[in-house]
Amino acid sequence: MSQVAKIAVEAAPYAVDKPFSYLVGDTAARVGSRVLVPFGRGNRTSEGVVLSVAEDVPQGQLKTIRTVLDEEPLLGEKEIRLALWMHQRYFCTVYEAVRTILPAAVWYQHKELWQRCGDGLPAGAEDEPLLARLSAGPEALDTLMAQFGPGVTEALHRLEKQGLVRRDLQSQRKISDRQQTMAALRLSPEEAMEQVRRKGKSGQKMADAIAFLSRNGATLVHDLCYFAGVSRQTVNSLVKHELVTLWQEETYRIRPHGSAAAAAPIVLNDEQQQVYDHVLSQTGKAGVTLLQGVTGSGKTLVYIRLAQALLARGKSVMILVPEIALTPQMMDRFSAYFGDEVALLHSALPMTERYDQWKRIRRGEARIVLGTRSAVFAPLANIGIIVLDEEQESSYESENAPSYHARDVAKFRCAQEGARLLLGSATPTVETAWLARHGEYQLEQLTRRYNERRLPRVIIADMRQELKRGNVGCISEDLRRELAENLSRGEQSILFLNRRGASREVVCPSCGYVPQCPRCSVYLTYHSANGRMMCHYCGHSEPAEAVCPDCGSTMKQMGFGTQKAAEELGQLFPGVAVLRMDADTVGSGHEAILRRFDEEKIPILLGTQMVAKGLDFENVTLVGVLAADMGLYVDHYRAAERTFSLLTQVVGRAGRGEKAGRAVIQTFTPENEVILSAAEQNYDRFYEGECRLRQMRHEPPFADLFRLTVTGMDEGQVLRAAVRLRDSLCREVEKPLYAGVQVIGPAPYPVVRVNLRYRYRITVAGKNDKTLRSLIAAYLVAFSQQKENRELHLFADCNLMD
DNA sequence: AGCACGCCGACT
DNA sequence: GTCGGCGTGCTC
Repeated sequence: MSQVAKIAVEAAPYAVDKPFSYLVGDTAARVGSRVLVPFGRGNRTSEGVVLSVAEDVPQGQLKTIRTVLDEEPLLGEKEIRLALWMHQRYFCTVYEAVRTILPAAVWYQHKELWQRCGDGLPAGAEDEPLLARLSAGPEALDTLMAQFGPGVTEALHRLEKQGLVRRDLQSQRKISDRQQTMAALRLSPEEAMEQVRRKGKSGQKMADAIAFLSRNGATLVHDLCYFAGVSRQTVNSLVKHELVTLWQEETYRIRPHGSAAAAAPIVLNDEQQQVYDHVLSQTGKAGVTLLQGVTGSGKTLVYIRLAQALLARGKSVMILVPEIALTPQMMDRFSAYFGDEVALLHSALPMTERYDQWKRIRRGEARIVLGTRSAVFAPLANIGIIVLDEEQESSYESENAPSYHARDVAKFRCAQEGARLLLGSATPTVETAWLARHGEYQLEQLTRRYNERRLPRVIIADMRQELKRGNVGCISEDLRRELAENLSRGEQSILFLNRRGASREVVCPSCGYVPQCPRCSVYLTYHSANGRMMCHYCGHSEPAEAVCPDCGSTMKQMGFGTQKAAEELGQLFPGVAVLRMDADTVGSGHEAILRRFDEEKIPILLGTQMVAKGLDFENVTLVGVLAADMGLYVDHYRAAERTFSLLTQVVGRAGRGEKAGRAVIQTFTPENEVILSAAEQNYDRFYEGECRLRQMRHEPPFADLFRLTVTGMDEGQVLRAAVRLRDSLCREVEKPLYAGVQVIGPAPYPVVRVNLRYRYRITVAGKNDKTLRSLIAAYLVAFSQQKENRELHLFADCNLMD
């Protein structure tokens, strides 16, 4: 009998991944600690995380854990179960899931160090310079690579065999805990003062420091010097005279955030009060509530009241928002109501601050977490409620693998904790709305807008008629008229251009040449910020050429960007200021642009996606959507949902103040149900129509869509492998076990080549349950084991937002 | 994936 | 006879 640990090993790829057994030996390995273990035939060192430890009779020859990286386990049983769930839900290795759960600050970087050992001579003279270099001291592999070239690995292994060099693994954390020096009196203030007084005049500074310490107790040395007006030397001599003692203490690197304004007590209206009562009575039992509330109905007030109530019951609270930069009001409000109890977590924070917030949460010093997607992994104990605001936002889904969705993770955590998940939205996803209407989720509604404001009057502009009339620009007659009216009244307008699909390509007007990305199957787009042509997929960039490299003609911009729209506005309304807000102009931060718009009362704000969210200006009475169709006729099952949500939000921007608002929606398909429902701000109408279509097309919520992606450098090879995979899957789902499952494809991605790799996808439509997930997982493993797929890669995901 | 083992062709 | 090419198979 000996201690055997099951370990998720980093070096094990997906096809091999499973808990590996290791002897604990004389290490202090504990469940949830990261360790270093020998792995593979070469016994190279790999990181791993201990999933369980048991007293057992070892089966076969087990290797022994080499080192324990975390003396205190980083993961508890709950986090381990979450990682195992993510492993099967997102088709990633257990270790990848663990890495996703942990903040980047605690990830280790492993460096291979080489050093000289023994005093023999190398067999070949060509290794002498390398050996001489190592005699000077241990060196990192990458440094040696840079100096001696890529052949150095081979040479090192040669020398290792001769017993002349030795390799070591150095593990380093990205961020360490900050320690700061503290100071306190060793004697009573009176005794200390008495001793200093004997020094006469020269003891004045020391007396100041003692007075400060006796008033404030233990203090950071930094603060002592600053506030008592003494130098570090003074403190040092106090230490020398044994009057003051110094020690290191851990401190946090957290900047103050939010406004310090005192918070007024919250008064809920009847409707809000009713929702609050309902949700509060639901907390305590696990499950999901959808709070569907029109824009401006005060969802945030309900969240704050719920948080207050749950904190009072000794529970902790998690609030998730799509993008913190767009909801500074939310941040201000929460810190106003909860002060230091709130830990703010989002990706724009410096890594040190994120790490320190994480530690505060772990230690129970912060019981409310307000953050974006990754905050869903915050080590918060005893959760009473998780609120996910704007549930439909695609930013809740991670764009890199494993592409987890914060809503799913939150749901899992709530089930684990017996907590409530509250999904808030004006335009929920169809899946969520369906579950709420079929009794799986509780449904709560807020229907009244703040101050009972009227919805804006919506005008749908038919762009086909504009074309017939010879208007090829992007401003319709309707919009021009409404803009003119606003200008004459001195009211402001916001114009929204959905950039999805809109490009700023550059073309040669005489020979038709368009610069293309050398690594991807897309055209490059022009970025005025750096004057370069850039690829959004791989990041490639090259200088923008003024003349065509083929025929020497002057290159011309095409497409339908904000720049073009701004030019057209300039012609229609000469001398009227237009403020542009898009990826090019936002360099100074959108808050600065929005402040200018508000303070300088610039008549027209023209922007992309970012103007749609959370803007609330009294004087804005007109909103124009320049190309409502863009993004609507895209090959994705969420296209309609995204368009509806976006249009609803944009239209809701008009008339937030006392004055009535208007909205102009420009479209080439004015009869489209999605456009009409959004114009009416009628979610139910959109939902009914969309549900019918989804049911017909076997899309969520009626079926889940698994996507299997094959990638590789050779397009023919990728396609052939995808066809083989499809055929095999088709045969497999014939089995009664998989009744109702459909296999579709292969189809190329809309952008077929990215970063030199071709991408083809196969869709498997069916219910996302254990049976189907196991099937997909088995195919992923089998694919990588077939030698004809050697240079190919296959991965899977389910119901992706984008 | 990453690494060792093993089985063939070009050299001392 | 030996070194090193890459195809094959395993990872507690």
